[in-house]
Amino acid sequence: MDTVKVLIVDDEARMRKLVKDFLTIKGYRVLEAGDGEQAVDIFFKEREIGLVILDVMMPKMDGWEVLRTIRLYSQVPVIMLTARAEERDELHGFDLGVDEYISKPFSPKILVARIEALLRRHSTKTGEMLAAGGIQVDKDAHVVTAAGREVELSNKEYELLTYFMENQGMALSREKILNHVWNYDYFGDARTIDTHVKKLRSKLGEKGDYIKTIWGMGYKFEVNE
Amino acid sequence: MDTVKVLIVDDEARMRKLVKDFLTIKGYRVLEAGDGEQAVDIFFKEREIGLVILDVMMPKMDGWEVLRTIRLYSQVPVIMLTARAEERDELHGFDLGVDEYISKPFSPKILVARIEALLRRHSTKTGEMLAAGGIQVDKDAHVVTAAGREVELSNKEYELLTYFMENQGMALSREKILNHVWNYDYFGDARTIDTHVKKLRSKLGEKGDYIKTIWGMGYKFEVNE
DNA sequence: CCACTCCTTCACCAATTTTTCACATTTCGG
DNA sequence: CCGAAATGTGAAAAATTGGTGAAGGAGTGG
Repeated sequence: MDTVKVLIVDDEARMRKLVKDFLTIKGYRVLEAGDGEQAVDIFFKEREIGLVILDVMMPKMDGWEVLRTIRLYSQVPVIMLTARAEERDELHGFDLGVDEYISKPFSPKILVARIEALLRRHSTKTGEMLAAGGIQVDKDAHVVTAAGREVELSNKEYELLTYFMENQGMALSREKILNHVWNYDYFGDARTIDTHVKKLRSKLGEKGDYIKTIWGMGYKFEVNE
Repeated sequence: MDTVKVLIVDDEARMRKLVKDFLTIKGYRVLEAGDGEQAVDIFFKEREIGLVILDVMMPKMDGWEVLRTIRLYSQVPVIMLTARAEERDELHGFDLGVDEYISKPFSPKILVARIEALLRRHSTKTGEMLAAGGIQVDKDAHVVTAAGREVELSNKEYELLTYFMENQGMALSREKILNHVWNYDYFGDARTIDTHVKKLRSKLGEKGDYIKTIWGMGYKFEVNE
């Protein structure tokens, strides 16, 4: 997370050097690629490239092609360099997830400013994640994944699962569960929990087995054993 | 949008009054803060502060601390007031994005001149651009484009969209949205958000689908899936 | 003062979730 | 192996929540 790796892709060596010099001063580690094929090659060989600057016009494989290839596997932030403002192929870029366009010629200062803004945006994700036994809970995105497949949960189910996963291996009485996942002043049937557990188990598929019943007591989330 | 809001932060009331009087004459709207905590408080409560004048030496929270906090969320231009030229902690300031230093004592005329120069510079700077899934937000021009077509948004709609796009993929509760897009002390119906979301979605056309509802929780801006 | 836009509130309806409930199934002590 | 107690389950009822159109009100500019 300290030094961000930036990949600059342009067929003009002069342009690459210009960008590289500026970014190096700013403390980035800069990698260069002279054409699209090389870019793709480097991108997947190197680990953890934090940002890609892509020229649109290049021999062999143009910027769009490179972007499309990268997007198959990565959501890395990408800045496209276009010859002119009018050349921005909006339709093209939109679907592919271009984060920024910069028109040539540009001042290096602007480039740096945009890069920093972009990286700031991309890194603000606090990344709170729960994970256990193939179940992932992305608390920021409010998304649950089980065995690599996204699971649609209602809010209560989501909160219940979160509570379970935050207390792995702990036996949780119905009363405790009610007090945490429901409001403290909730006064309803404790059997409601059972229904939610049922749904959770079924929605989680085989991973649902991790929610174990403790007879006469409550439930427990536990992986394995 | 014409009158720029300036926040002056200094523990000496005399100094604040001096600056305030001069800037008010010049047509700025001036807000005052007597210490760092108050400054941060005001900065995030008020909307669209155009420039901050920060004294370095203050009780509780010094100028650097305030600057660092503000920089977590904003690129607003900042002028630092230092007791002497030698005191300028350039390294400190460089990383944090100080735009100007002014040494005390200074003539109000100089201050005004620097402010105007700074605002001129900042307004011409090609600033931030948000883009995702075919929606572009030009924060400088205050212009939104969806699928290549310009979209006319009201101010609240614009701010809401900006907030969504700055937090792509993040589940945003209504409360969170209210606190960010509305003022912190806003106490109104949370359903107001729904109405704005409705309008946003309809104005964005097919791209409006990127604003997703998280049932029982809030909203999320997300491209794809 | 009027026309206009934007923000907010509200009421109604539809969609979705949460809860309840009756019945089936399982567990466990004896 | 039995029976009482506890849990699983499916479906229906009750409650929440969100979408939507309209209306009121504040603010703006002519």
